Amino acid sequence: MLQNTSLRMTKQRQVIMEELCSVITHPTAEEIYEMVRTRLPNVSLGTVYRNLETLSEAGVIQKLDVGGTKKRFDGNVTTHSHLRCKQCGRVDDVDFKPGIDLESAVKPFTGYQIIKHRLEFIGLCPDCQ
Amino acid sequence: MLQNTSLRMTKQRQVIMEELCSVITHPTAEEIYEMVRTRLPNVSLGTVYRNLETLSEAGVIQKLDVGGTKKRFDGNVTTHSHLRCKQCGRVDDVDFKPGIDLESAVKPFTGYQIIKHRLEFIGLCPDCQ
DNA sequence: GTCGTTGCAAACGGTTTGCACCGTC
DNA sequence: GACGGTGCAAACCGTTTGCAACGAC
Repeated sequence: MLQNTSLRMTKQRQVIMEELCSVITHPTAEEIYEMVRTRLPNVSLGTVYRNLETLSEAGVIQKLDVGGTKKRFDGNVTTHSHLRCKQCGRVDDVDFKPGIDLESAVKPFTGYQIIKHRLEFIGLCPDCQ
Repeated sequence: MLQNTSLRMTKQRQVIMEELCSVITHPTAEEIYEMVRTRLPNVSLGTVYRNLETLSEAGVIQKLDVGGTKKRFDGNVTTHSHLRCKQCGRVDDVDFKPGIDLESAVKPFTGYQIIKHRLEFIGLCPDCQ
């Protein structure tokens, strides 16, 4: 997985990837740290942050940058929309594609060179309703 | 504008609103602070933050919560999409409506009660290309 | 053996908050 | 004159970074 990079496969890095890919939620760095700590009690938060950054640069995971103060991470690297709960902050995937290609559609309206888009729905999750 | 609330119209609050509504950009709190400071040199950053929070709760302005580390604010309270430059962080409005009602379209795919959505295009602005 | 990675702790940057005074209503 | 708002500074919280030791290749 990291063969073509200069990245080394350390125990910490492996566990971080395994834990992130084992959930369908979109954990924050702190949550990933807690998950990893159950298997590697001495891991440091700095290491988790460094690896999440490195792995997302390598394209192995995705840094979400959805709304809210904390960054969230996703083992699923395909582009997809998200649902964010206004109340509890939970973020879910939504298996929904708008019928149109938004990026092509917006092009005529802007001088920007479009790289990607983010579509996020804000609301109340089933638990918070 | 604030008649129906318990909010008082102080000099600081008025200048913050005026400055924010005088630009079409989406300034950060710090940028608004600089703008206000040209007219009220002794204003404090805390006051700017407190007012931006208060005014957005009152629905007079909009807290954008787009990607990136800093919050941005908008005197335009209508829902509209944004363009964000990956390079310099600049945020522009885009006068574009997808042909469909995204919020209605996504409903069947989720148990969430949808309140609003955010559509953001990330790319390179004309200056950074 | 090299050099990328780690744990630790301190620093950072944006934002929030406690306090005593101030000024709008 | 009551009470919401202000300026100031310290605290806060998520994240980043410098450093010396460690360990994958």
